[in-house]
Amino acid sequence: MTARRPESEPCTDAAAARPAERTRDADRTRAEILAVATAEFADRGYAGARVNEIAEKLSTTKRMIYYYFGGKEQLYVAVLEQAYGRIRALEQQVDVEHLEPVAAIRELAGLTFDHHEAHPEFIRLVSIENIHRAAHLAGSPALAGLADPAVDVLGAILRRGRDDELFRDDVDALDVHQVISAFCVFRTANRHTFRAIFDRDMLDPATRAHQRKLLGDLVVAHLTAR
Amino acid sequence: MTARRPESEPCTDAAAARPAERTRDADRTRAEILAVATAEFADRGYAGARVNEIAEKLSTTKRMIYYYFGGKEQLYVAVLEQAYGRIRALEQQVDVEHLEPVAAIRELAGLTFDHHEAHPEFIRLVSIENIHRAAHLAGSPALAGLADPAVDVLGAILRRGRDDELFRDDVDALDVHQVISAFCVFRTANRHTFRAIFDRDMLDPATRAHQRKLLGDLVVAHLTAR
DNA sequence: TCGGTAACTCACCACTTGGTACATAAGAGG
DNA sequence: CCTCTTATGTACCAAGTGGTGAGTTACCGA
Repeated sequence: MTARRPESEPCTDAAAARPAERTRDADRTRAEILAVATAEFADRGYAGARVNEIAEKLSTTKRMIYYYFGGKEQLYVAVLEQAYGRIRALEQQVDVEHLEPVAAIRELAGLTFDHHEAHPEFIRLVSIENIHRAAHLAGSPALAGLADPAVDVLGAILRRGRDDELFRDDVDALDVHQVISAFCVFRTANRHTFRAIFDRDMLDPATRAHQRKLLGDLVVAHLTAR
Repeated sequence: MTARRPESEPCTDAAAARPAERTRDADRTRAEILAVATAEFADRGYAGARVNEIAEKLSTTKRMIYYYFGGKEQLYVAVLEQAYGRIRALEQQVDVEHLEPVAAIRELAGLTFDHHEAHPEFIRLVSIENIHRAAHLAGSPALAGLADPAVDVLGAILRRGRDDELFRDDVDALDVHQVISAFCVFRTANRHTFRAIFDRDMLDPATRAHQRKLLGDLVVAHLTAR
């Protein structure tokens, strides 16, 4: 909100703002609360996270959480909004227009794969939000209906693949996205129960390349079948 | 845990256990607590579920929860154990030996699909358990390492398919199981965020047949590729 | 019929929870 | 230099939290 970075005045305290000088800075305090809260909510879920614990891990006090966010629930929504915002920003950088359809699909699936693997705390927040039936997500005007840009990219690739008669012409882009998401999300979201039962760590670096290829093979096989 | 089903003695109370006669019955009380607790934990997560709430929805009192289970955490573990036990029992009834490989794979995938769709509260418990990094599952001797029988069935089908030169010979059974699970679990586990963002209800009955076929196509295409 | 024990009830508690009233200090601006 | 707003810290609370002490009743076996 209050966007004022300490870049305006190059006087002494502004430059010395990076060590442990306890100057007043609303943006820094807000950001710190969000960072700690994100870790805490992702780690323990909404109900499991404790405002007091978040406060203890802060260089400021609990009072500030209520000052800036109003309450536990609003803080959680702010965490969700920030997390989704960052992920969307990353996703919009995907560029596979220059590749031929099969390579483009493999690349898109691979990037999604990398992406999910690199942001486990985001996947956890999504799982947690699903436990709550997406009540907060649906209630946030900043988030509801904000479709993933990856689907548009996917649609364009499928069209090109169809035009080149490489892909089937009866495959829906959102279906393909669902398959890719399912595979990528599952690896992180169900990592622990899967390991406990099958003794396979789906995130083991040793099998990463294999899993990444598996996803590509799967999608390409489906698109090029028959 | 304590596996004592009322099958041992066919005396009066075992048969008369159905109306609202407030007789004393340890098994019935235990079962009721487990049923209510299952619903409550699946609905709100471990931390979000309240022992007091569970007690209020019981025809007995909170004290009985502690009498039979010892505490909230042990109750949760008992809920997990019962839920996994029931799912495993169902899965062991799968019989696709008589089908030819491609049909068998389609059938197995389809049954898994049906299965997950029919037990959303189980999927929720699994999600919740993953949030806790499967700490309870791993700590339960009754559950840890108790591999899904579906994987063995899958392995047998793959072997037959390879022998008939219908399937590729470099596909791992657990990989295929992972793909099937991912697809089926995702539909339920991420239903709400997916709907909020893409406006698609993955569990909409109108698209059920399409989704079921999609999974079969996907797996078969992968196994028969090239 | 008559214990003895398993099943059950009720009132209660120590502690944690999210949340807040109130005092205060740091700066920006005049 | 003063003042007024914004940011921050301290102390505290009422409602709920998981958990229990201690007594009471139903029922089975002898």
